[in-house]
Amino acid sequence: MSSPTRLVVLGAVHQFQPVHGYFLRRELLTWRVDEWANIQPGSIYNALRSLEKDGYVAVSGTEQNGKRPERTTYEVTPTGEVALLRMLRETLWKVDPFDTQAAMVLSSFMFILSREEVIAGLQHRITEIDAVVVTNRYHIEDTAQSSTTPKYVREIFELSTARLSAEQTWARELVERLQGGAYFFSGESGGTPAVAAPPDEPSAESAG
Amino acid sequence: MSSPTRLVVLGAVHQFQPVHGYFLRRELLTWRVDEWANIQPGSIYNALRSLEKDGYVAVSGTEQNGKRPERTTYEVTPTGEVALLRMLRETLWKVDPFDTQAAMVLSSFMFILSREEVIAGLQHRITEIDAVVVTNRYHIEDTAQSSTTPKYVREIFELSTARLSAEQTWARELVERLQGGAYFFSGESGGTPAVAAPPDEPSAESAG
DNA sequence: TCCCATATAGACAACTTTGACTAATCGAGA
DNA sequence: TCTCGATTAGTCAAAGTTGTCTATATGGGA
Repeated sequence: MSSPTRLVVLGAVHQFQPVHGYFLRRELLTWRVDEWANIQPGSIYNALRSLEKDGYVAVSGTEQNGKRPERTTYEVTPTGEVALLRMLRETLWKVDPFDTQAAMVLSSFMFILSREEVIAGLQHRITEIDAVVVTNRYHIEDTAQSSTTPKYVREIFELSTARLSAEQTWARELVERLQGGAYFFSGESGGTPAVAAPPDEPSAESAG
Repeated sequence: MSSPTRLVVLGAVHQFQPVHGYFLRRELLTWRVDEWANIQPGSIYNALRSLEKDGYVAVSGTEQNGKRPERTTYEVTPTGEVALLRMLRETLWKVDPFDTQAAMVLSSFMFILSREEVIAGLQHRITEIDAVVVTNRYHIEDTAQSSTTPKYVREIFELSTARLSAEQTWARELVERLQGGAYFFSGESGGTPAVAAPPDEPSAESAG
């Protein structure tokens, strides 16, 4: 039961921990996660509780900034780190012809894996897509032959093929960029970090 | 609140009415609607009740085949027909860069609209996609300039652009096929109907 | 000084989705 | 004739999603 929501929230907690729900809500909205992964604010709080129930994240404390409402801050547990890697790997290596969110989620969190694994996974996707495209071609032929299958089913497979080819081209270019040293991955040091601002106040000098 | 589930179920009731839930469940599964629209059996029965509550479909009776469990059969109401057209038009004319199901749903139910409107809508999508692709290019440039935006956001826009271009190519080819007379639309007569088998028993001579 | 728009942090009820489960019936083969 | 697996038709509790609502606090302007 690893919905994109849980993976995105777990990955975000991993990157910004210790972090509270409202920060994630703002940060993920700047990522436009509501558009490409259909994650609305309310779902984030639910995902946090759900991940907590599974022991993947734990409450690390409660803060209060002045007399603002109290915040509950979360951290990823060791179990959660393992689960995060497992979920990411599954997203990287499993090709679902109709799952168009997987690649978006990957783009956001691939840095948690190593550069080598991501490149290998992408190359696997590329060949895997070749196979699916061939399968689609036979589906289209079958549809043309069959008298009971609605003819327009062809269109769904044509579109699926077109989309997958597009993803394949993108994956090829991304592999090239990654082999050329683009971005920074787990275990690599130096350069601009791939992540955004730290979890502290975006515009406050509170720490003093 | 017009989720793909509601549109698909309403469209399917329209095509097969009077029809019972279990028929829809089997028929939609042969369409692989669980793969490309994430509609599981349980959701179909829920959508029927939800559409009934809104007055879009109405119970047209209950049948019983031998001593099998009773079936509740549904029909689309006049209100529901209007709503179906409205929902379909919205799906046809509105381009959402990250909604990858819209085009699939369209493929299945475009025949409820007229050939002319579908062609016009597809042509609108094609130019609309040009605009989104240009927007994406600027997003990518902005990302490269900005010091706060994570660099990898670029990948999401690159992928979005690739997918949209693929959909555009598909739409162009579909327009050509439609202009060439492919498929049969609302108001057109003759030829093979675009829909599948009738709602009666798939393998029984009950009517006598 | 007071006021109001905005920000903060999260809760919540209504709704939808999931997929295993039920309870009966049919039918092919022993 | 009997048995056992598949089919039928749909239910249900658990989970996830939605997006408005709350209650406070801040800060800039009249």
